[in-house]
Amino acid sequence: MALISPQPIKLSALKTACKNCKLHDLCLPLGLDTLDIDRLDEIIKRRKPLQKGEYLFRSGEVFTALYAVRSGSIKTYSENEQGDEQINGLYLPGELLGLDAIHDEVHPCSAIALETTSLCEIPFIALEDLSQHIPGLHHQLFRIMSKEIASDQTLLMLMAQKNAEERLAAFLVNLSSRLKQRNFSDIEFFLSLSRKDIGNYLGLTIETISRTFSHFQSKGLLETDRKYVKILDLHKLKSIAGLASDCSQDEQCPSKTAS
Amino acid sequence: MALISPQPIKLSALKTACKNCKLHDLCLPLGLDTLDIDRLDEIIKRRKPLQKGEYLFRSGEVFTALYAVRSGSIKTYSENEQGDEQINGLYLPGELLGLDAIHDEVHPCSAIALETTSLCEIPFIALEDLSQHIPGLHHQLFRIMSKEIASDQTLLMLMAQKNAEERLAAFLVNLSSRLKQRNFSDIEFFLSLSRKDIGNYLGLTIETISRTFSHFQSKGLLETDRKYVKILDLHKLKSIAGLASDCSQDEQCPSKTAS
DNA sequence: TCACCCACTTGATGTAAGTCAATTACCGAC
DNA sequence: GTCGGTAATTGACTTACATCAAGTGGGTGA
Repeated sequence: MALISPQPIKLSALKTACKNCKLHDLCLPLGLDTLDIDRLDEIIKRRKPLQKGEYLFRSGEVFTALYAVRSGSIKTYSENEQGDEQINGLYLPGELLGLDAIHDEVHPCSAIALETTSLCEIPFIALEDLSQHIPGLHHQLFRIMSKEIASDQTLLMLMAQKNAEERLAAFLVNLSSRLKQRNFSDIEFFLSLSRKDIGNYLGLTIETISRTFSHFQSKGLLETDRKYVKILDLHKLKSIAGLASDCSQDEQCPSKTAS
Repeated sequence: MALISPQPIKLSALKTACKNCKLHDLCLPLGLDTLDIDRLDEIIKRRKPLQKGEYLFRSGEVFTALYAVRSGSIKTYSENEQGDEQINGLYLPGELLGLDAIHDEVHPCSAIALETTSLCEIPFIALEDLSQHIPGLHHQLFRIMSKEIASDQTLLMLMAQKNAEERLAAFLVNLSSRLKQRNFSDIEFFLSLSRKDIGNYLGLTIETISRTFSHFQSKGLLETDRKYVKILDLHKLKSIAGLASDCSQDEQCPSKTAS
Protein backbone atom coordinates (compact mmCIF):
# COMPACT_ATOMS: atom_id res chain seq x y z
CA MET A 1 0.00 0.00 0.00
CA ALA A 2 1.11 3.49 -0.70
CA LEU A 3 0.52 5.07 2.64
CA ILE A 4 -0.41 8.39 4.04
CA SER A 5 2.96 8.80 5.63
CA PRO A 6 5.26 6.93 3.27
CA GLN A 7 8.77 6.35 4.38
CA PRO A 8 11.51 7.34 1.98
CA ILE A 9 13.81 4.46 1.17
CA LYS A 10 17.20 5.04 2.66
CA LEU A 11 20.27 3.18 1.58
CA SER A 12 20.95 2.40 5.19
CA ALA A 13 17.70 0.41 5.26
CA LEU A 14 19.40 -2.25 3.20
CA LYS A 15 21.69 -2.97 6.09
CA THR A 16 18.98 -2.97 8.71
CA ALA A 17 18.73 -6.14 10.74
CA CYS A 18 15.65 -7.84 12.16
CA LYS A 19 16.48 -6.62 15.63
CA ASN A 20 16.12 -3.01 14.55
CA CYS A 21 13.17 -3.59 12.28
CA LYS A 22 9.92 -1.97 13.25
CA LEU A 23 8.03 -4.96 11.91
CA HIS A 24 9.74 -7.13 14.44
CA ASP A 25 6.64 -8.33 16.20
CA LEU A 26 4.53 -8.90 13.11
CA CYS A 27 7.07 -10.98 11.28
CA LEU A 28 9.25 -14.01 11.88
CA PRO A 29 11.22 -12.76 14.90
CA LEU A 30 8.15 -12.56 17.11
CA GLY A 31 8.90 -14.24 20.40
CA LEU A 32 12.62 -14.75 19.81
CA ASP A 33 15.34 -13.49 22.11
CA THR A 34 18.17 -11.23 20.93
CA LEU A 35 20.61 -14.04 20.37
CA ASP A 36 18.21 -16.02 18.22
CA ILE A 37 17.29 -12.95 16.21
CA ASP A 38 20.96 -12.54 15.40
CA ARG A 39 21.08 -16.07 14.08
CA LEU A 40 18.03 -15.40 11.97
CA ASP A 41 19.62 -12.21 10.67
CA GLU A 42 22.57 -14.18 9.43
CA ILE A 43 20.54 -16.16 6.93
CA ILE A 44 18.31 -13.32 5.75
CA LYS A 45 19.32 -11.43 2.64
CA ARG A 46 18.22 -7.89 1.89
CA ARG A 47 17.48 -7.32 -1.76
CA LYS A 48 17.41 -4.13 -3.67
CA PRO A 49 13.86 -2.79 -3.84
CA LEU A 50 11.50 -3.86 -6.60
CA GLN A 51 9.96 -1.15 -8.73
CA LYS A 52 6.24 -1.10 -9.40
CA GLY A 53 5.39 -3.84 -11.88
CA GLU A 54 8.55 -5.89 -11.28
CA TYR A 55 8.13 -9.57 -10.51
CA LEU A 56 9.45 -11.14 -7.36
CA PHE A 57 8.86 -14.60 -8.78
CA ARG A 58 6.65 -16.14 -11.43
CA SER A 59 4.31 -19.07 -11.38
CA GLY A 60 6.18 -22.27 -12.18
CA GLU A 61 9.56 -21.09 -10.91
CA VAL A 62 11.44 -23.24 -8.46
CA PHE A 63 10.89 -22.27 -4.85
CA THR A 64 14.01 -21.49 -2.88
CA ALA A 65 13.06 -18.79 -0.42
CA LEU A 66 10.30 -17.11 1.49
CA TYR A 67 10.07 -13.34 1.32
CA ALA A 68 9.02 -10.82 3.94
CA VAL A 69 7.74 -7.45 2.84
CA ARG A 70 9.65 -4.59 4.48
CA SER A 71 7.85 -1.71 2.82
CA GLY A 72 5.51 -1.34 -0.12
CA SER A 73 3.18 -4.13 -1.18
CA ILE A 74 3.01 -7.23 -3.34
CA LYS A 75 0.13 -9.02 -4.98
CA THR A 76 0.16 -12.69 -5.88
CA TYR A 77 -1.99 -14.25 -8.55
CA SER A 78 -2.37 -17.51 -10.36
CA GLU A 79 -3.64 -18.32 -13.81
CA ASN A 80 -5.77 -21.16 -15.03
CA GLU A 81 -5.55 -22.82 -18.46
CA GLN A 82 -7.83 -20.26 -20.00
CA GLY A 83 -5.42 -17.58 -18.87
CA ASP A 84 -7.83 -15.97 -16.41
CA GLU A 85 -5.97 -14.47 -13.52
CA GLN A 86 -7.03 -14.88 -9.94
CA ILE A 87 -5.46 -12.65 -7.36
CA ASN A 88 -4.99 -14.62 -4.20
CA GLY A 89 -2.98 -12.45 -1.93
CA LEU A 90 -2.12 -8.90 -1.03
CA TYR A 91 0.94 -8.67 1.19
CA LEU A 92 1.73 -5.72 3.44
CA PRO A 93 4.90 -4.93 5.42
CA GLY A 94 5.72 -7.67 7.91
CA GLU A 95 3.89 -10.38 5.96
CA LEU A 96 5.47 -13.50 4.52
CA LEU A 97 5.04 -14.72 0.94
CA GLY A 98 5.75 -18.05 -0.69
CA LEU A 99 4.25 -20.40 1.89
CA ASP A 100 2.10 -22.05 -0.75
CA ALA A 101 5.20 -23.20 -2.64
CA ILE A 102 6.83 -25.29 0.06
CA HIS A 103 4.95 -28.50 -0.63
CA ASP A 104 6.08 -29.11 -4.16
CA GLU A 105 8.96 -26.67 -4.37
CA VAL A 106 7.41 -24.75 -7.24
CA HIS A 107 5.63 -21.42 -6.99
CA PRO A 108 1.96 -21.95 -7.86
CA CYS A 109 1.46 -18.22 -8.32
CA SER A 110 3.29 -15.12 -9.49
CA ALA A 111 4.21 -12.22 -7.23
CA ILE A 112 4.45 -8.65 -8.51
CA ALA A 113 5.21 -5.35 -6.81
CA LEU A 114 2.30 -2.91 -6.66
CA GLU A 115 4.61 -0.02 -5.84
CA THR A 116 8.27 0.38 -4.91
CA THR A 117 8.74 -2.47 -2.47
CA SER A 118 11.64 -3.68 -0.38
CA LEU A 119 11.89 -7.22 0.83
CA CYS A 120 13.87 -9.64 2.91
CA GLU A 121 14.75 -12.93 1.28
CA ILE A 122 14.81 -15.95 3.58
CA PRO A 123 16.35 -19.04 1.96
CA PHE A 124 14.02 -21.84 2.94
CA ILE A 125 16.54 -24.61 3.50
CA ALA A 126 18.48 -22.43 5.89
CA LEU A 127 15.28 -21.35 7.63
CA GLU A 128 14.11 -24.90 8.02
CA ASP A 129 17.47 -25.87 9.42
CA LEU A 130 17.59 -22.93 11.79
CA SER A 131 14.06 -23.53 13.01
CA GLN A 132 15.16 -27.03 14.05
CA HIS A 133 17.42 -25.36 16.55
CA ILE A 134 15.21 -22.50 17.69
CA PRO A 135 11.90 -23.74 19.08
CA GLY A 136 10.46 -20.23 19.13
CA LEU A 137 11.14 -19.77 15.45
CA HIS A 138 9.71 -23.16 14.69
CA HIS A 139 6.56 -22.30 16.53
CA GLN A 140 6.26 -18.90 14.89
CA LEU A 141 6.51 -20.47 11.45
CA PHE A 142 3.66 -22.80 12.29
CA ARG A 143 1.65 -19.91 13.59
CA ILE A 144 2.16 -17.91 10.43
CA MET A 145 1.19 -20.79 8.18
CA SER A 146 -1.81 -21.61 10.29
CA LYS A 147 -2.93 -18.01 10.14
CA GLU A 148 -2.67 -18.04 6.38
CA ILE A 149 -4.86 -21.14 6.24
CA ALA A 150 -7.43 -19.56 8.52
CA SER A 151 -7.51 -16.31 6.58
CA ASP A 152 -7.93 -18.09 3.26
CA GLN A 153 -10.92 -19.83 4.77
CA THR A 154 -12.40 -16.53 5.84
CA LEU A 155 -12.01 -15.26 2.30
CA LEU A 156 -13.70 -18.39 1.02
CA MET A 157 -16.66 -17.75 3.24
CA LEU A 158 -16.78 -14.26 1.84
CA MET A 159 -16.90 -15.51 -1.71
CA ALA A 160 -19.40 -18.25 -1.09
CA GLN A 161 -21.95 -16.35 0.92
CA LYS A 162 -21.62 -12.61 0.68
CA ASN A 163 -22.98 -10.10 -1.79
CA ALA A 164 -21.03 -7.32 -3.44
CA GLU A 165 -21.47 -4.77 -0.63
CA GLU A 166 -20.52 -7.23 2.05
CA ARG A 167 -17.44 -8.33 0.14
CA LEU A 168 -16.13 -4.85 -0.49
CA ALA A 169 -16.84 -3.80 3.09
CA ALA A 170 -15.00 -6.86 4.37
CA PHE A 171 -12.05 -6.12 2.13
CA LEU A 172 -11.80 -2.52 3.35
CA VAL A 173 -12.24 -3.43 6.99
CA ASN A 174 -9.58 -6.12 6.74
CA LEU A 175 -7.17 -3.72 5.08
CA SER A 176 -7.93 -1.05 7.63
CA SER A 177 -7.14 -3.31 10.56
CA ARG A 178 -3.94 -4.60 9.00
CA LEU A 179 -2.78 -1.04 8.38
CA LYS A 180 -3.56 -0.15 11.95
CA GLN A 181 -1.43 -3.03 13.22
CA ARG A 182 1.41 -1.48 11.25
CA ASN A 183 0.87 1.90 12.86
CA PHE A 184 -0.62 3.50 9.78
CA SER A 185 -3.94 5.27 9.71
CA ASP A 186 -6.82 2.83 9.65
CA ILE A 187 -9.30 5.30 8.21
CA GLU A 188 -7.32 7.04 5.52
CA PHE A 189 -5.10 5.27 3.01
CA PHE A 190 -4.22 4.74 -0.62
CA LEU A 191 -5.29 1.50 -2.24
CA SER A 192 -2.44 -0.11 -4.08
CA LEU A 193 -4.86 -2.35 -5.96
CA SER A 194 -6.85 -1.00 -8.91
CA ARG A 195 -10.62 -1.40 -9.05
CA LYS A 196 -10.02 -4.20 -11.49
CA ASP A 197 -7.71 -6.00 -9.07
CA ILE A 198 -10.10 -5.52 -6.17
CA GLY A 199 -12.88 -6.92 -8.32
CA ASN A 200 -10.79 -9.89 -9.32
CA TYR A 201 -9.77 -10.55 -5.72
CA LEU A 202 -13.39 -10.43 -4.55
CA GLY A 203 -14.88 -12.29 -7.50
CA LEU A 204 -16.72 -9.24 -8.86
CA THR A 205 -16.43 -7.07 -11.94
CA ILE A 206 -14.86 -3.65 -12.07
CA GLU A 207 -18.25 -2.06 -12.70
CA THR A 208 -19.70 -3.64 -9.59
CA ILE A 209 -16.76 -2.43 -7.49
CA SER A 210 -17.17 1.04 -8.86
CA ARG A 211 -20.92 1.10 -8.25
CA THR A 212 -20.47 -0.26 -4.74
CA PHE A 213 -17.92 2.42 -3.90
CA SER A 214 -20.36 5.03 -5.22
CA HIS A 215 -23.10 3.54 -3.13
CA PHE A 216 -20.99 3.58 0.05
CA GLN A 217 -20.09 7.16 -0.72
CA SER A 218 -23.71 8.19 -1.14
CA LYS A 219 -24.53 6.55 2.18
CA GLY A 220 -21.76 8.63 3.79
CA LEU A 221 -19.67 5.63 4.82
CA LEU A 222 -16.54 6.76 3.03
CA GLU A 223 -15.02 9.17 0.57
CA THR A 224 -12.88 8.17 -2.35
CA ASP A 225 -10.77 9.90 -4.91
CA ARG A 226 -9.38 7.25 -7.21
CA LYS A 227 -7.02 5.23 -5.05
CA TYR A 228 -7.43 7.41 -1.99
CA VAL A 229 -9.95 6.16 0.56
CA LYS A 230 -11.16 7.89 3.68
CA ILE A 231 -13.42 5.83 5.89
CA LEU A 232 -16.07 7.94 7.62
CA ASP A 233 -17.99 5.22 9.43
CA LEU A 234 -15.76 2.26 10.15
CA HIS A 235 -18.21 0.73 12.54
CA LYS A 236 -21.02 0.61 10.03
CA LEU A 237 -18.66 -0.77 7.45
CA LYS A 238 -17.78 -3.53 9.88
CA SER A 239 -21.38 -4.32 10.46
CA ILE A 240 -22.03 -4.51 6.71
CA ALA A 241 -19.05 -6.84 6.42
CA GLY A 242 -20.64 -9.01 9.11
CA LEU A 243 -17.62 -8.47 11.31
CA ALA A 244 -19.08 -6.19 13.95
CA SER A 245 -18.12 -8.57 16.72
CA ASP A 246 -14.60 -8.73 15.42
CA CYS A 247 -13.68 -5.52 17.20
CA SER A 248 -12.15 -7.38 20.07
CA GLN A 249 -9.12 -8.13 18.00
CA ASP A 250 -7.95 -4.71 17.20
CA GLU A 251 -10.39 -2.08 18.19
CA GLN A 252 -12.15 -0.34 20.95
CA CYS A 253 -15.66 -1.50 20.25
CA PRO A 254 -18.06 1.25 21.30
CA SER A 255 -21.14 -0.91 21.15
CA LYS A 256 -22.01 -3.77 18.94
CA THR A 257 -25.60 -2.65 18.77
CA ALA A 258 -24.87 0.93 17.72
CA SER A 259 -25.19 0.24 14.05
CA MET B 1 -16.68 -40.86 1.91
CA ALA B 2 -18.56 -44.08 2.13
CA LEU B 3 -16.76 -46.14 -0.40
CA ILE B 4 -17.48 -48.89 -2.83
CA SER B 5 -15.39 -51.36 -0.87
CA PRO B 6 -15.77 -50.18 2.70
CA GLN B 7 -13.56 -51.73 5.30
CA PRO B 8 -15.19 -53.11 8.39
CA ILE B 9 -13.79 -51.64 11.57
CA LYS B 10 -11.87 -54.20 13.54
CA LEU B 11 -10.99 -53.78 17.16
CA SER B 12 -7.42 -54.59 16.30
CA ALA B 13 -7.32 -51.46 14.16
CA LEU B 14 -7.27 -49.43 17.34
CA LYS B 15 -3.85 -50.82 18.08
CA THR B 16 -2.49 -50.33 14.59
CA ALA B 17 0.64 -48.25 14.40
CA CYS B 18 1.73 -45.82 11.70
CA LYS B 19 4.23 -48.28 10.38
CA ASN B 20 1.50 -50.74 9.47
CA CYS B 21 -0.94 -48.13 8.26
CA LYS B 22 -1.87 -48.18 4.61
CA LEU B 23 -2.08 -44.41 4.65
CA HIS B 24 1.54 -44.24 5.53
CA ASP B 25 2.66 -42.30 2.51
CA LEU B 26 -0.23 -39.85 2.41
CA CYS B 27 0.00 -38.82 6.02
CA LEU B 28 2.59 -37.58 8.48
CA PRO B 29 5.05 -40.49 8.31
CA LEU B 30 5.89 -39.84 4.65
CA GLY B 31 9.65 -39.83 4.28
CA LEU B 32 10.47 -41.03 7.79
CA ASP B 33 12.56 -44.10 8.56
CA THR B 34 11.31 -46.94 10.74
CA LEU B 35 12.92 -45.64 13.89
CA ASP B 36 11.40 -42.20 13.55
CA ILE B 37 8.00 -43.66 12.76
CA ASP B 38 8.20 -45.54 16.05
CA ARG B 39 8.85 -42.29 17.86
CA LEU B 40 5.89 -40.71 16.12
CA ASP B 41 3.76 -43.69 17.07
CA GLU B 42 4.53 -43.13 20.70
CA ILE B 43 2.82 -39.76 20.81
CA ILE B 44 -0.17 -40.65 18.64
CA LYS B 45 -3.36 -41.74 20.35
CA ARG B 46 -5.97 -43.89 18.68
CA ARG B 47 -9.49 -42.89 19.60
CA LYS B 48 -12.62 -44.87 19.47
CA PRO B 49 -14.42 -44.22 16.19
CA LEU B 50 -16.88 -41.36 15.89
CA GLN B 51 -20.38 -42.20 14.77
CA LYS B 52 -22.07 -40.23 12.02
CA GLY B 53 -23.05 -36.81 13.35
CA GLU B 54 -20.65 -36.85 16.30
CA TYR B 55 -18.38 -33.87 16.74
CA LEU B 56 -14.62 -34.17 16.83
CA PHE B 57 -14.31 -30.60 18.08
CA ARG B 58 -16.40 -27.47 18.00
CA SER B 59 -15.64 -23.96 16.97
CA GLY B 60 -14.22 -21.98 19.89
CA GLU B 61 -12.75 -24.96 21.70
CA VAL B 62 -9.14 -24.85 22.76
CA PHE B 63 -6.79 -26.48 20.31
CA THR B 64 -4.63 -29.24 21.70
CA ALA B 65 -4.17 -31.76 18.92
CA LEU B 66 -4.21 -32.37 15.22
CA TYR B 67 -6.23 -35.30 13.92
CA ALA B 68 -5.57 -37.64 11.03
CA VAL B 69 -8.48 -39.47 9.44
CA ARG B 70 -7.92 -43.24 9.34
CA SER B 71 -11.21 -44.22 7.75
CA GLY B 72 -14.49 -42.50 7.10
CA SER B 73 -14.71 -38.76 6.55
CA ILE B 74 -15.07 -35.49 8.39
CA LYS B 75 -16.42 -32.14 7.37
CA THR B 76 -15.39 -28.86 8.95
CA TYR B 77 -17.48 -25.73 8.94
CA SER B 78 -17.52 -22.31 10.50
CA GLU B 79 -20.36 -19.99 11.33
CA ASN B 80 -20.59 -16.24 11.04
CA GLU B 81 -22.53 -13.92 13.37
CA GLN B 82 -25.73 -14.43 11.43
CA GLY B 83 -25.41 -18.15 12.04
CA ASP B 84 -24.87 -19.08 8.40
CA GLU B 85 -22.66 -22.11 8.08
CA GLN B 86 -19.83 -22.34 5.64
CA ILE B 87 -18.29 -25.73 5.03
CA ASN B 88 -14.60 -25.28 4.53
CA GLY B 89 -13.17 -28.73 4.42
CA LEU B 90 -13.88 -32.34 3.60
CA TYR B 91 -11.25 -34.68 5.01
CA LEU B 92 -10.57 -38.16 3.67
CA PRO B 93 -8.38 -40.94 5.10
CA GLY B 94 -4.77 -39.84 5.46
CA GLU B 95 -5.61 -36.14 5.71
CA LEU B 96 -4.83 -33.92 8.67
CA LEU B 97 -7.34 -31.61 10.39
CA GLY B 98 -6.88 -28.74 12.79
CA LEU B 99 -4.05 -26.88 11.07
CA ASP B 100 -6.06 -23.67 11.06
CA ALA B 101 -6.18 -23.65 14.85
CA ILE B 102 -2.47 -23.56 15.58
CA HIS B 103 -2.02 -19.81 15.36
CA ASP B 104 -4.33 -18.76 18.14
CA GLU B 105 -4.84 -22.09 19.84
CA VAL B 106 -8.58 -22.04 19.32
CA HIS B 107 -10.51 -23.98 16.70
CA PRO B 108 -12.04 -21.52 14.25
CA CYS B 109 -14.37 -24.20 12.91
CA SER B 110 -16.29 -27.27 14.00
CA ALA B 111 -15.55 -30.79 12.78
CA ILE B 112 -18.24 -33.44 12.47
CA ALA B 113 -18.19 -37.04 11.27
CA LEU B 114 -20.09 -37.67 8.04
CA GLU B 115 -20.12 -41.42 8.64
CA THR B 116 -18.47 -43.79 11.10
CA THR B 117 -14.96 -42.43 11.23
CA SER B 118 -11.79 -43.47 13.00
CA LEU B 119 -9.02 -41.04 13.74
CA CYS B 120 -5.56 -40.65 15.15
CA GLU B 121 -5.08 -37.88 17.67
CA ILE B 122 -1.71 -36.15 17.59
CA PRO B 123 -1.12 -33.86 20.58
CA PHE B 124 0.36 -30.75 19.08
CA ILE B 125 2.89 -29.86 21.76
CA ALA B 126 4.38 -33.32 21.54
CA LEU B 127 4.36 -33.18 17.76
CA GLU B 128 6.07 -29.83 17.71
CA ASP B 129 8.65 -31.08 20.12
CA LEU B 130 9.23 -34.27 18.19
CA SER B 131 9.53 -32.46 14.90
CA GLN B 132 12.37 -30.45 16.39
CA HIS B 133 14.29 -33.66 16.57
CA ILE B 134 13.21 -35.29 13.32
CA PRO B 135 13.99 -33.10 10.31
CA GLY B 136 11.93 -35.29 8.00
CA LEU B 137 8.84 -34.87 10.16
CA HIS B 138 9.44 -31.17 10.41
CA HIS B 139 9.63 -30.92 6.65
CA GLN B 140 6.56 -33.05 6.12
CA LEU B 141 4.55 -30.84 8.45
CA PHE B 142 5.52 -27.80 6.44
CA ARG B 143 4.62 -29.60 3.25
CA ILE B 144 1.19 -30.52 4.53
CA MET B 145 0.45 -26.99 5.70
CA SER B 146 1.71 -25.53 2.48
CA LYS B 147 -0.48 -27.89 0.51
CA GLU B 148 -3.50 -26.82 2.50
CA ILE B 149 -2.75 -23.18 1.71
CA ALA B 150 -2.37 -23.94 -1.98
CA SER B 151 -5.56 -25.97 -2.14
CA ASP B 152 -7.57 -23.28 -0.38
CA GLN B 153 -6.35 -20.89 -3.03
CA THR B 154 -7.50 -23.21 -5.77
CA LEU B 155 -10.91 -23.34 -4.17
CA LEU B 156 -10.95 -19.55 -4.01
CA MET B 157 -10.31 -19.37 -7.71
CA LEU B 158 -13.21 -21.73 -8.18
CA MET B 159 -15.55 -19.56 -6.21
CA ALA B 160 -14.48 -16.30 -7.71
CA GLN B 161 -14.51 -17.24 -11.35
CA LYS B 162 -16.42 -20.39 -12.12
CA ASN B 163 -20.07 -21.00 -12.81
CA ALA B 164 -22.21 -23.73 -11.31
CA GLU B 165 -21.24 -26.46 -13.80
CA GLU B 166 -17.55 -25.72 -13.52
CA ARG B 167 -17.70 -25.73 -9.74
CA LEU B 168 -19.51 -29.03 -9.45
CA ALA B 169 -17.26 -30.63 -12.07
CA ALA B 170 -14.18 -29.40 -10.21
CA PHE B 171 -15.53 -30.77 -6.95
CA LEU B 172 -16.16 -34.21 -8.44
CA VAL B 173 -12.84 -34.35 -10.24
CA ASN B 174 -10.98 -33.34 -7.10
CA LEU B 175 -12.80 -35.98 -5.08
CA SER B 176 -12.18 -38.59 -7.74
CA SER B 177 -8.44 -38.00 -7.78
CA ARG B 178 -8.18 -38.01 -4.00
CA LEU B 179 -10.05 -41.31 -3.86
CA LYS B 180 -7.75 -42.74 -6.48
CA GLN B 181 -4.70 -41.80 -4.41
CA ARG B 182 -6.26 -43.84 -1.62
CA ASN B 183 -6.71 -46.86 -3.88
CA PHE B 184 -10.44 -46.50 -4.15
CA SER B 185 -12.31 -46.31 -7.42
CA ASP B 186 -12.04 -42.90 -9.01
CA ILE B 187 -15.14 -43.30 -11.14
CA GLU B 188 -17.60 -44.87 -8.77
CA PHE B 189 -18.19 -43.75 -5.21
CA PHE B 190 -20.69 -42.64 -2.61
CA LEU B 191 -20.79 -38.99 -1.67
CA SER B 192 -20.69 -38.48 2.05
CA LEU B 193 -21.89 -34.92 1.65
CA SER B 194 -25.56 -34.19 1.00
CA ARG B 195 -26.60 -31.98 -1.93
CA LYS B 196 -27.11 -29.24 0.60
CA ASP B 197 -23.57 -29.60 1.93
CA ILE B 198 -22.10 -29.70 -1.57
CA GLY B 199 -24.02 -26.55 -2.40
CA ASN B 200 -22.82 -24.83 0.71
CA TYR B 201 -19.24 -25.87 0.05
CA LEU B 202 -19.38 -24.56 -3.52
CA GLY B 203 -21.37 -21.43 -2.75
CA LEU B 204 -24.51 -22.64 -4.57
CA THR B 205 -28.01 -23.64 -3.53
CA ILE B 206 -29.28 -27.17 -3.25
CA GLU B 207 -31.56 -26.62 -6.24
CA THR B 208 -28.66 -25.56 -8.43
CA ILE B 209 -26.64 -28.61 -7.40
CA SER B 210 -29.55 -30.86 -8.15
CA ARG B 211 -30.18 -29.27 -11.55
CA THR B 212 -26.50 -29.42 -12.44
CA PHE B 213 -26.33 -33.11 -11.56
CA SER B 214 -29.39 -33.67 -13.76
CA HIS B 215 -27.76 -31.75 -16.55
CA PHE B 216 -24.52 -33.76 -16.33
CA GLN B 217 -26.60 -36.91 -16.36
CA SER B 218 -28.53 -35.86 -19.45
CA LYS B 219 -25.24 -35.14 -21.19
CA GLY B 220 -24.06 -38.64 -20.34
CA LEU B 221 -21.18 -37.50 -18.15
CA LEU B 222 -22.26 -39.43 -15.10
CA GLU B 223 -25.01 -41.41 -13.44
CA THR B 224 -26.30 -40.74 -9.97
CA ASP B 225 -28.63 -42.43 -7.59
CA ARG B 226 -28.91 -40.29 -4.50
CA LYS B 227 -25.44 -40.37 -2.96
CA TYR B 228 -24.05 -42.88 -5.43
CA VAL B 229 -22.09 -41.39 -8.33
CA LYS B 230 -20.67 -43.17 -11.34
CA ILE B 231 -18.53 -41.03 -13.60
CA LEU B 232 -18.90 -42.01 -17.25
CA ASP B 233 -16.68 -39.38 -18.84
CA LEU B 234 -14.00 -38.25 -16.44
CA HIS B 235 -12.02 -36.53 -19.13
CA LYS B 236 -14.86 -34.32 -20.19
CA LEU B 237 -15.65 -33.56 -16.58
CA LYS B 238 -12.05 -32.45 -16.16
CA SER B 239 -12.27 -30.21 -19.15
CA ILE B 240 -15.46 -28.61 -17.83
CA ALA B 241 -13.71 -28.07 -14.52
CA GLY B 242 -10.93 -26.34 -16.42
CA LEU B 243 -8.47 -28.94 -15.19
CA ALA B 244 -7.84 -30.90 -18.38
CA SER B 245 -4.11 -30.26 -18.22
CA ASP B 246 -4.04 -31.50 -14.68
CA CYS B 247 -3.96 -35.10 -15.88
CA SER B 248 -0.21 -35.24 -15.50
CA GLN B 249 -0.64 -35.54 -11.76
CA ASP B 250 -2.65 -38.65 -11.55
CA GLU B 251 -3.90 -39.85 -14.85
CA GLN B 252 -3.02 -41.20 -18.22
CA CYS B 253 -4.07 -38.25 -20.31
CA PRO B 254 -5.30 -39.58 -23.65
CA SER B 255 -5.23 -36.26 -25.39
CA LYS B 256 -5.86 -32.81 -24.13
CA THR B 257 -7.60 -31.90 -27.36
CA ALA B 258 -10.02 -34.81 -27.31
CA SER B 259 -12.80 -32.88 -25.63
C1' DT C 1 -48.44 -51.97 5.96
C1' DC C 2 -49.06 -47.40 6.31
C1' DA C 3 -47.77 -42.82 7.45
C1' DC C 4 -44.54 -39.48 8.08
C1' DC C 5 -40.27 -37.21 7.20
C1' DC C 6 -36.55 -35.73 4.81
C1' DA C 7 -33.63 -35.42 0.84
C1' DC C 8 -34.01 -34.50 -3.57
C1' DT C 9 -36.06 -33.01 -8.08
C1' DT C 10 -38.32 -29.94 -11.20
C1' DG C 11 -40.75 -25.79 -12.69
C1' DA C 12 -42.01 -20.72 -12.50
C1' DT C 13 -40.53 -16.31 -11.28
C1' DG C 14 -37.40 -12.65 -9.30
C1' DT C 15 -33.04 -10.28 -8.73
C1' DA C 16 -28.10 -9.25 -8.08
C1' DA C 17 -24.50 -8.85 -10.67
C1' DG C 18 -22.55 -9.41 -15.33
C1' DT C 19 -22.14 -7.52 -20.00
C1' DC C 20 -22.10 -3.99 -23.31
C1' DA C 21 -21.56 0.66 -24.30
C1' DA C 22 -20.90 5.60 -23.81
C1' DT C 23 -18.51 9.26 -21.15
C1' DT C 24 -15.39 11.37 -18.19
C1' DA C 25 -11.09 11.98 -15.71
C1' DC C 26 -6.42 11.26 -15.10
C1' DC C 27 -1.44 10.55 -16.48
C1' DG C 28 2.51 10.12 -19.12
C1' DA C 29 4.85 11.08 -23.58
C1' DC C 30 6.13 14.23 -26.73
C1' DG D 1 0.36 22.53 -23.65
C1' DT D 2 -1.92 18.67 -26.42
C1' DC D 3 -2.62 13.96 -27.58
C1' DG D 4 -3.54 9.17 -26.64
C1' DG D 5 -4.15 5.57 -23.57
C1' DT D 6 -5.81 3.59 -19.48
C1' DA D 7 -8.86 3.66 -15.23
C1' DA D 8 -13.05 4.68 -13.48
C1' DT D 9 -17.90 5.94 -13.63
C1' DT D 10 -22.60 5.50 -15.03
C1' DG D 11 -26.63 3.73 -17.57
C1' DA D 12 -29.37 0.15 -20.22
C1' DC D 13 -30.02 -4.43 -20.85
C1' DT D 14 -29.20 -9.57 -20.07
C1' DT D 15 -28.47 -13.65 -17.55
C1' DA D 16 -27.16 -17.11 -14.19
C1' DC D 17 -28.48 -18.39 -10.17
C1' DA D 18 -31.57 -17.68 -6.08
C1' DT D 19 -36.04 -17.99 -4.32
C1' DC D 20 -40.51 -19.79 -3.96
C1' DA D 21 -43.44 -23.54 -4.60
C1' DA D 22 -45.15 -28.07 -5.71
C1' DG D 23 -44.19 -32.50 -6.21
C1' DT D 24 -41.64 -37.50 -5.75
C1' DG D 25 -39.60 -41.35 -3.61
C1' DG D 26 -36.85 -43.86 -0.27
C1' DG D 27 -36.24 -45.00 4.63
C1' DT D 28 -37.86 -45.49 9.34
C1' DG D 29 -40.85 -46.35 13.06
C1' DA D 30 -45.37 -47.68 14.88
